[in-house]
Amino acid sequence: MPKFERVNKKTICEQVIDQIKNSIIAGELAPGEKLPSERVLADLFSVSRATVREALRALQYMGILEIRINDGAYLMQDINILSDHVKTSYLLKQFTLMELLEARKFLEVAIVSLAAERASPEQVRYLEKIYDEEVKYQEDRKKFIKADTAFHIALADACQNSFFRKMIEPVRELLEESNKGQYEKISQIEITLNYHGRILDAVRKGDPEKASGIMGEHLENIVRTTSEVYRNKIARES
Amino acid sequence: MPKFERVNKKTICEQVIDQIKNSIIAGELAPGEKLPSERVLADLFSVSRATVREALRALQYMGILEIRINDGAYLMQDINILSDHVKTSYLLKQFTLMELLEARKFLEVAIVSLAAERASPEQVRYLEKIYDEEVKYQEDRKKFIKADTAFHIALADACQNSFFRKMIEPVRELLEESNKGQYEKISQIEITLNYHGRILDAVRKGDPEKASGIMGEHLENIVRTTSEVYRNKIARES
DNA sequence: TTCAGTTAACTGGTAAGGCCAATAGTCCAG
DNA sequence: CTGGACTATTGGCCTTACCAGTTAACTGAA
Repeated sequence: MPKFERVNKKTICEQVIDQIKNSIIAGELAPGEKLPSERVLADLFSVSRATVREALRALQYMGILEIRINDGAYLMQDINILSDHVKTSYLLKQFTLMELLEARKFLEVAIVSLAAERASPEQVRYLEKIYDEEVKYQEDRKKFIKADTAFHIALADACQNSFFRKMIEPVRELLEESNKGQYEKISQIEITLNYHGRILDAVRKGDPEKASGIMGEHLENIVRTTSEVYRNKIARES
Repeated sequence: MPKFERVNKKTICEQVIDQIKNSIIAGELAPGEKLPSERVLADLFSVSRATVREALRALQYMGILEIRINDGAYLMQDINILSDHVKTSYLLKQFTLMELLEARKFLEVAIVSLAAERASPEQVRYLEKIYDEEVKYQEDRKKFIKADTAFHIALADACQNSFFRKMIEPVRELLEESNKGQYEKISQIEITLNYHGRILDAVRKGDPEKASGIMGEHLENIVRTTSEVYRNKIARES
């Protein structure tokens, strides 16, 4: 009995997608580079323009290409497939806000632990700079929130793990609204400031246990206040 | 100076995508349900079939629809956008295997901690069942690996956080190959078995600290052996 | 009646051609 | 230097058409 294989039923469009994707993986296409026009690509692949369009659209929706009207298709500078799709996933109710909040807690704890181990002197300095901004803007709610976000992102950069770095981004963005809510009480700014100061200190000293411990408290505090705000909102609306 | 806004330049295709997506979010489309044919949809939206096709393809590549040739488009039963795109992200070298391995460690530690807090009696029983299988198959490398995977997945189910549940899946799959490698030494099976037994015990007792502590060790051990195997492989190849 | 065989009416996949609107570049008149 | 006219080129969209499978209804023979 000869060994037969399942017939390859890949559509032409899929083959085009694969070819483009592979050339990206192989590094033949530089980030930000412009691809040939649809008509030219159709010629190159010897397929119809509609097929090329489908392939390009697919790559666009995967977050790999950026298609500009009346211009052309460009390879994304900073490919971040994850971000968009985490958000879509949330929209489709694949998980709840509370689950996300919980996930954020664990992610940030992991991140700060790694950051304390590995942050370069330069990254520590950057963290200090942002912390100073937070102190400076503690009276300005809007600017403070911005610096708050920057602090957490800087930590994610300092942890030197791209996976975490890319995961935390959409999580934070989805939680942005509820995150703003916690600063309705101005006293929360002071509390956050205190936590950040201690976290920065632990990172500076390269103490992962301490850093993650404080971050755990910090996030626990956020979870608490956020769910309080949330409950009040519900109460007001009903 | 009146406040002007950027002109809304949404393409027709995007509008179609949004409409379909919204009807999914609104629950008007049940999972597994079949959508009307491309030609009918084109009529409903009053656009050309090509446009509908683009929209459907986009949704397909987002992992929301499944398009079957000569049949139709179906809403995915189990929408798992994340899984595929984490893998694509890895293919595009957005992060390395070592970073992934590290991420897995933290994710699993978080998962087991939550699982210890919340696992239902039924879920504990299921974990016990799988553990028994692991014991039974400790001589059969292939079957043991299968049970090993099942054990970790069961933990992810027991943690009752959909976000973690969906995140860990692609991470595990990407690490599958390197994961198999660690069992080249048969002694590793015994070590794993020991860890799993203790983890199961901690989960049963509802002790998150203990559970996550042991899981941390377990994963630390995996990281060590995996990188050993990896180094040996490199050495052999060169 | 039963069932194999044929046919017709679908489906999605692909091609080819065309038109439109927006853009970038060029060149010229003011 | 500015603004307008012109042109080439782009992606967005539409239409028509055909192909290759699938399915279900139909048909005719046993």
